[in-house]
Amino acid sequence: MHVQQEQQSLESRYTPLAIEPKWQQIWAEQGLDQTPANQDQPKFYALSMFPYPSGNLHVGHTRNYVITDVVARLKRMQGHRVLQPMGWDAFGLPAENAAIDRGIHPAKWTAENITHMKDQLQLLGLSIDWDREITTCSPDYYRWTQWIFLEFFQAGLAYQKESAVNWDPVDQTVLANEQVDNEGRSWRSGAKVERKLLRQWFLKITDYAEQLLNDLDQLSGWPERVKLMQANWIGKSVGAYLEFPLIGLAQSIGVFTTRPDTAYGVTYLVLAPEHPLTRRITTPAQEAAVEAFVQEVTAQSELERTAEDRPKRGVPTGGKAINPFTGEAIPIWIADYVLYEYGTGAVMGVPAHDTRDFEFARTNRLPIEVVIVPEDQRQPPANPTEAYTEPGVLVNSGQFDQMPSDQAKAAIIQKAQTDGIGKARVQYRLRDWLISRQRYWGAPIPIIHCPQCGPVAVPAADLPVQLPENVSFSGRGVSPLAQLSEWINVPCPSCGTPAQRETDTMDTFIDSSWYFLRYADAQNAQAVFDPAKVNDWLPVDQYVGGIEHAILHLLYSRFFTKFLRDRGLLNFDEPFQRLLTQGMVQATTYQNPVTGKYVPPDQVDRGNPQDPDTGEPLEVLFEKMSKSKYNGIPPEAVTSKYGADTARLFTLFKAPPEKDLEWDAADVEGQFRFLNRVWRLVYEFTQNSQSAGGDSQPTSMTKAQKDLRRAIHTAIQAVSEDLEAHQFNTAVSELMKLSNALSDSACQDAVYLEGIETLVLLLAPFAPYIAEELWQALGHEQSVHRQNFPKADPEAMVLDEITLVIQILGKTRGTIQVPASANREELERYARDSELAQRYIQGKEIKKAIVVPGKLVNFVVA
RNA sequence: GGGGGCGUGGCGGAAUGGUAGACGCUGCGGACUUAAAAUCCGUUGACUGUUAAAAGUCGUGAGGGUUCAAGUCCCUCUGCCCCCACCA
Repeated sequence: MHVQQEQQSLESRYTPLAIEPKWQQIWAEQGLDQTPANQDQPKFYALSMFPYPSGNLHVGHTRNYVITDVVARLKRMQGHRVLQPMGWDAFGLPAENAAIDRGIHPAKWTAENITHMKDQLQLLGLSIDWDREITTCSPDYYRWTQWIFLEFFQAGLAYQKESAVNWDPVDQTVLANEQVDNEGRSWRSGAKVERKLLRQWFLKITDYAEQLLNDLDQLSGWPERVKLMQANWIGKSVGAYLEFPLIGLAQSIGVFTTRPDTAYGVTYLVLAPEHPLTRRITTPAQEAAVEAFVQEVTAQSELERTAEDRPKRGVPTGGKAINPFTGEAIPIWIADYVLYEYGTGAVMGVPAHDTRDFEFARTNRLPIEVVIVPEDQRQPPANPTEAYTEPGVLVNSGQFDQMPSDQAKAAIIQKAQTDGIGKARVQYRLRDWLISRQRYWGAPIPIIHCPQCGPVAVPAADLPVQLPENVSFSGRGVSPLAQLSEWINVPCPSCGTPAQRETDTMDTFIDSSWYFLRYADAQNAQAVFDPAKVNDWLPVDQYVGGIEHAILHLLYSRFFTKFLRDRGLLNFDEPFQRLLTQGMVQATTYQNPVTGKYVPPDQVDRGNPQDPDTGEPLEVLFEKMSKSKYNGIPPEAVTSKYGADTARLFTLFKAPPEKDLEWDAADVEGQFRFLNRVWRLVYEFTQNSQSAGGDSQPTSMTKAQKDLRRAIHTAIQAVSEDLEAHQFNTAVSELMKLSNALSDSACQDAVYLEGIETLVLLLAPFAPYIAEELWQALGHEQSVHRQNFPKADPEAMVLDEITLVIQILGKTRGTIQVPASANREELERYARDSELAQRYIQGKEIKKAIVVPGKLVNFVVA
């Protein structure tokens, strides 16, 4: 008895730094965060986008994990078996840069970062099942990344093609886009980056374009804007493929157009400089000019070529084609604005009806032929001053004259088909996914190139193709792997001839395109996963991550899921049921507006921010946390002073989850104060409760008791609804309201106890440590996190009286109290008879009374 | 150029077409204290008003509209933010 009392007694002061480590340990011992193995509860899979182990977590990262954890804890209390795993997206460029700059092996650098960041995560009270931790750079994981690649290869969806890379001519190395600055120079050598063609691996995501687009409709739990971004990225255009026969060659040039209705207005064709026909159609007179132009364009980096406001430049090839609709000969040009990768790499020029074509025709003195006029204007303008791009009626279009342009699209496609010169076609902006990286720190592509057999898959039994460890990182030359002849040279698995390994590694987006599947069966050493386990846990019920992954990561993951489903490994089409894209966390930065330099906050006098070097006044900004801006706030900055619960509440309360959040120390304190108030409520109650006795629910309640009970159950309802809608900020404010109602209440009875216990239970998903401590102090032995989340009792929320708003001509004039049971007529009578209404009506005639039951009465008076 | 979003007190932000500013922060006043911190109480959109109240007027970027009633719906404008971008 004595022992138990001691165990239960509560310190008078809230000491997070004492209670948090205690519960962390107890929970670990009890295995509270382990994923249940039972199948009798409904499953819930809560997932945060896994971090890149860059070295340090800041509160921008932890916001993500806290949101997921609140959802996971809530779902557990609501009777679900919950899977909440965590892992590391551990391949990638920064590790390799660290190796180049500091001589640390990427594996070591990454492992150290993971150790540190995992410690940081542990502080936050996240209910993560660490038994399922995965690390993408571990051979246990990338073995299966390679296995999945081979599935694509066997399905014919992984193929090789020549493609351009950023080439540093000084270091003789391939650069990632991030390693090329805005001026198109290499980050290390400063050399002007060139384009170079290499044979590289692609995944045929375009085969899934239509499905990836259509299935967006299934994703009712995704933000609209993410779905729109994906749809725009896939970029479906409906139009026609038309062929223009070449003069002097038994061949034609195919183009894609969304405007087949303008076919009679085609006065020239333009090819991309890389187009294979370019050199064949060029006439001797133009050869020199064309060659020079092709050289110039191909030497330019992607960045330069697509730079904004570039004039559209081109040269004539001298070659000519026939417009098969008009029968006229039209010139063929090449120009830098035509993209070889999109459509057919060739476009038809319709200057009269396309703004860009108009501009190009003007500059290059090409003919402009009007073939569409507005409906109310049947005469084509003699000298058009701009392109007419709207729908209209066809003119100068032979048999199609007078036809509305919308109708003409189909009619002209029909004619093209009949004449054998074209057909309807759907074109996507989405291109196949270039997955080759000429880097070390990634999963090696498991292919062996055999002079006899071509590219051959590494046999599954030989996986993983391990990364060799003894490698030098100079940042020069082709990839480190390509320099290791003993690693490269192997016999062909198929015929035994001497052959060579592929030296490219895979894009890290591949690693993250399937990690959410592996968590369902993370330890499996025999297979990529057990389909039964994956089909049980997946799809992810709630995915939480940054908006920056709205396109690529989410699209690739959807693609992998659909592909693996087609391979018979999965029985679902979409990996993520609900998606929450949380906003960034911003913190104060100090920037010198003259030099653009950022100054670390500890070198700045906040009252008078000046550059410590130059004395110039600094600009104070809120910006996304980043190393280069010195404004990253590590979670320890909060946890070491106020504890994890305060840190969690702050990030949840300060802003709605989708919005950016501004770091503010005063607001952090506000949350700490709130937790202190909750602590005191419970503490004082446990001190007084001996005298209050163990009354059960009184048979008849006083008004004060009824009011308190209503506040309790209203809070349950509001918190539940807000959590369901992911409005964590208002959910926390409801907790505060309940806490305020309890401290305002004079009761110290059974109703009050119900209120205190409800508050602690409602608080548990948000602030797990303090909730556990207080729950135990209230005399409970089982963890608060194993309790049922409270359910609102509708009876308790019934009001005897309601506040009725009185409006006169729509203007609120005040309120009156009326019985809640009053019907429409009674409400109107109460309102009309009220002193308040009489004062404003003053004998005027009531023309109309609008009664909104439970809310208001509005009198329209003359 | 295309697509999307947003504009509410000193600040972060609340408001199924129905009392705008919940909740919190800050500021101000007070209590407690020798004092401070912590804590507690009051107050904190602007204006008018009175000894004090009561009360009133205005107010959600600007202008118009729909409605008994608009922060919310519609139109025009304006400012800011994000994504994509020479996509034929």
